[in-house]
Amino acid sequence: MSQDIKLHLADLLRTALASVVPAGDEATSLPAITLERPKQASHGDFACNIAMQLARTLKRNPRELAQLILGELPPSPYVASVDIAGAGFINFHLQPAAKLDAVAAVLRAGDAYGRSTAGAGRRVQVEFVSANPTGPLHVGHGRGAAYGASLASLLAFAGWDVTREYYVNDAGRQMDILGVSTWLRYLDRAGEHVAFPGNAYQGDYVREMAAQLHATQGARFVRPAASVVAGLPAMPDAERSDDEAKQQRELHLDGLIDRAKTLLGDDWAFVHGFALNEQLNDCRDDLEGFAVHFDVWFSEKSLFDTGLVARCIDKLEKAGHLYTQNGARWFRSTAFGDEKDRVVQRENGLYTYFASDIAYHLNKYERGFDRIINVWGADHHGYIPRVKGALDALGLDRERLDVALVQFAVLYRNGQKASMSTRSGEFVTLRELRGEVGNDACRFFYVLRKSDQHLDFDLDLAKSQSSDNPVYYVQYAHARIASLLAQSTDAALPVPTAARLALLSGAREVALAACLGEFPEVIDAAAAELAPHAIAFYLRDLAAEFHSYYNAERMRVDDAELCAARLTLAAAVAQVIRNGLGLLGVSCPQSM
RNA sequence: GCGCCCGUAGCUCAACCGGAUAGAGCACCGGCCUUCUAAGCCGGGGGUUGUGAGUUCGAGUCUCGCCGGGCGCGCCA
Repeated sequence: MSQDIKLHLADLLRTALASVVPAGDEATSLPAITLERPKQASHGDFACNIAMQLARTLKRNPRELAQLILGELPPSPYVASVDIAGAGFINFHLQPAAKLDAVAAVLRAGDAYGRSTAGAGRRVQVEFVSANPTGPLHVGHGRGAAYGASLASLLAFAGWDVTREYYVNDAGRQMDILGVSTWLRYLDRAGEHVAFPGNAYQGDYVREMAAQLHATQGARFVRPAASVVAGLPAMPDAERSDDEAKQQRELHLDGLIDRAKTLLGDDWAFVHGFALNEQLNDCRDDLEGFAVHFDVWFSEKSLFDTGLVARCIDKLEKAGHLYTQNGARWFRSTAFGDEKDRVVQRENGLYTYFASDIAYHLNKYERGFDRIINVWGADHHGYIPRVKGALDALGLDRERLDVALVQFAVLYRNGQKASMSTRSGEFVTLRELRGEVGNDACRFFYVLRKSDQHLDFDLDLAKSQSSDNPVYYVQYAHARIASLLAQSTDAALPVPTAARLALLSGAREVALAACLGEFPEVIDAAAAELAPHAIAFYLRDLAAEFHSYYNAERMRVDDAELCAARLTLAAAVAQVIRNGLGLLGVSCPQSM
């Protein structure tokens, strides 16, 4: 309804302008007519600044211009009054009935209320989380998960055909390190003690995988400890933190990986694959428990297996964007706006992560998405120019790719920062967080900030079951309404007849209805800006409007028709809360 | 050092791609439960939007300088 009203008002203004602005004069440079919701209620329901926009080109006083426009406005059954205010705003006050129509619209559309066709069925891929499967997800991944999932739902609701995708980094050194970490713990368990490197994965989950591997596979992968370390580059003393020591540690770890591959032969693939699958399954379970689902789990390794990486590099090669320096193959990304060129193939012949990522993006484009959204941690922002540069070099339209950066989330407990470092094993996992504060509070808190803002996640607040906690505030409104409706036996309750809606004459009732009418606009704006946080803010406002109304007026009054009217309004509020919280992956309890 | 992001109430954050008197929550103070859920409501104090200039009818929003913070600057992923 609100969208229709907006179009209606714009039509009125266009008609008026046709009389005010001489045809052919400045007609071609007419600014677009925009209608906004004024912050202040006294400024009406919609405001238009067209008179101020035109003032300059027409060289006329904006207020006089507004007066002229107002004089030419055709009458409308939806408009109660129009006035001029401030520097030249034209403010529209709607008839209460026009606002109350939203109640009927909500109940008519139900779960589909707010759904839009803005996306027009175009295909969009949202890739998010994509954490290395080398350990449990932590609270930082949680934010990407909550944001990405909410964004995907939002886009789908706004009419896009959405594919949710997780990019699995199952190729490369990090996975090898996980594999060798697991194997070393396994050997330890089997009585072959090899010093465990400090730069291998330390977490208990590695020991657990080792135990499981030992329990199910027995001594199959046991090799003498001496044969594992013989001839490897030495590990420097643990105390040393200089660059040379760091480098030696990496060399030692690489030596261990090579040794594992030679000693285990074909069995290496088993150990490696076992660790990968364990972590991936764990990750999937974790995310499912968080109401975060993926349509596609895309394997990085498959890019190599299908030869796409090689094909991609070849393509760049033929286009003349590569060159050799110091034995490595470089992509001339500076030609496309990057600050320095990037290696795609190392001196040792191995492709870099960047190479497979170019291939991954080529694959995304080849799958025919109209739009591609990468949800990345903000620490990857420096990576954007080289990826976009590679797209240019491949002749792909860089504008089809959006990168949504998600800043870090920092946990606070008792006012203290909780640290998180994957390697050290001292991190707070997403699973722990979910267990501690609950899925609903987690999901809501994560999207309660603009994604590109740092997030201070206050554990104590998220856990508190009080008014302090915004998620309960919204859910509570829903539960209250559910309770009201449950106590009502009148079968005709949710039917918003015109006669009933006319009974909703209180200022709060009209304001509440107007709020419901804004929901479709909120959806479209949030989708356009990739900003699901706008939904959370809207829901808080809606809940506040309802709580205020609930405290001021009794719903279940003796007058049956008035009672039915009020409960109809309440039912519409509950419906919109369900639609909104649903997009955020938050449940709507019937009672609290 | 260079690049990107960010500085808004004591704290955590909004502000509809330049609009009207910058808004919420928390915290603080004072009220409201013999009737529908008090996880709620009503009222109050609290601001030179980091800072200095510029652009124009109009700036938290755009441009530049400075101050302060985060991140990035691998033949890692």
